[in-house]
Amino acid sequence: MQKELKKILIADDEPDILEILSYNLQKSGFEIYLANDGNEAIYQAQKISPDLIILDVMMPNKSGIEVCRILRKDTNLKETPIIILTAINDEQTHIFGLESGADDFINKPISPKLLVSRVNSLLRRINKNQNDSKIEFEGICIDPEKFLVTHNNKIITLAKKEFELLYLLASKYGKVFLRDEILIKVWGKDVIVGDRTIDVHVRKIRQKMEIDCITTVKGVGYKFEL
Amino acid sequence: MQKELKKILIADDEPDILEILSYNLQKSGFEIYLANDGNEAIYQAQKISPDLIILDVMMPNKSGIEVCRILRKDTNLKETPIIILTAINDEQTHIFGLESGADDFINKPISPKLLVSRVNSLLRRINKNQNDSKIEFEGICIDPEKFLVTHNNKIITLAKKEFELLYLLASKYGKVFLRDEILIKVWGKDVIVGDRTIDVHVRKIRQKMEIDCITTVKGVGYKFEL
DNA sequence: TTAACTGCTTAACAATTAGTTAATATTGTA
DNA sequence: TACAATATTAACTAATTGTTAAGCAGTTAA
Repeated sequence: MQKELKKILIADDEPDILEILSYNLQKSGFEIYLANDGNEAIYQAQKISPDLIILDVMMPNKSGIEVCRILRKDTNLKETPIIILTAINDEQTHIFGLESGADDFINKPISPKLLVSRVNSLLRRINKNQNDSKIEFEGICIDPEKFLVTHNNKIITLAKKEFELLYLLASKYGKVFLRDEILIKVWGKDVIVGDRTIDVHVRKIRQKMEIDCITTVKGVGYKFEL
Repeated sequence: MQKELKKILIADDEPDILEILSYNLQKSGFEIYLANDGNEAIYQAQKISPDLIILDVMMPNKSGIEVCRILRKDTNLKETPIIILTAINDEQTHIFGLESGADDFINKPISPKLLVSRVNSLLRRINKNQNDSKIEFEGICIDPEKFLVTHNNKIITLAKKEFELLYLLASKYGKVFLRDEILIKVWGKDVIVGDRTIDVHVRKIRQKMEIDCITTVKGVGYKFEL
């Protein structure tokens, strides 16, 4: 039962920087994807849905700021934390960066240790903040604050684990969650439960929801889909 | 619940400023916490949940604006009043500061007297908005000023803790309050009471209210709902 | 000062519900 | 088809909450 690594996309046109960053982050247990310019960064980001993105300001084709601005318009990547690499004392970039929706800035030259700690703290922060945003799709509303699911304004009462599971699946529409992934995120890393437990919970959700919103992907996992 | 001092977190990288501010605010009856840069400010804020935060704009690691923006995303600190210290006539900061969710600005050099009065007025404003307002739902009226609950014009007499608990729950209709959250907000952070205490109070409220307005969310907490 | 009262907390037990498992049926796919 | 993966069901148990009564501390009134 393996834990899925967090994915980080790094975009920079200087191979040396890419190497330093990816080496250090890999060592800290992240899965690294690389891009060499702005356009590639956007392409990759959309393709792999990373958990965090690091962008250099100075890149061919599109600057980090531009990339950031574009990604913020993408439904899937709106919330993804973005770190921008700037030259030291570059106030202007700092300001534009904030405007464009960046979450953090790191000055070059980069201290690997600092970088890793920033990445971790950003991921922690985002994680913590995300967990109370409401999710809505065609008649279905999942509200973690009220701990409430409604379907066409009809209230559906879910138990805690059922709710957490549904919320997890719905948090990324269409994404297939592996069984292991579900176990870790809903039950926690250290909890050991049998194989059928997930199925039983899925069954209960399906029953209560009355519509088919959870799809089985045999041999892989489950996904939320209407 | 004991009357605790209001906590203020001050973040600045200049020790002199920290000292002046903390001296003056302490003298005015506040409990002061300090941070030396942006990251520390975030860390401290999340740790101690201050009643008010004062941030310098220019700080290492993260500017006051960035810190402000980040704190505003934190569920726990969304509502905490933030004062930003700026250099005089710094229009740019002012604009970004407003956008980032700051509540007030104070220009350097700082007059301690002015500072204290701003702090007080900000706390008063926030307090007023939160604490004194009457809550009304279909026949139920909860008036903290008169310490009175009525249901269809019939007066219901609640004890202090019962009232506080009901008021807390009713302050966000439908929101589930975790047991820990309830303990902290009604009983205070430092008070340790047994597990059943909340239940017993809920029971008493339910009995007295005669209608079902508190819903149990098992494994999570309670919410106010009609 | 005592007696009566009030509000808060606790402890013991009851009731309920969520979560899990295990056994069996069904499905999808190589 | 045969096999493995998932679905379904009901039974079990572990955890959480509800209820009640009793005790304690502080307050009031005689």
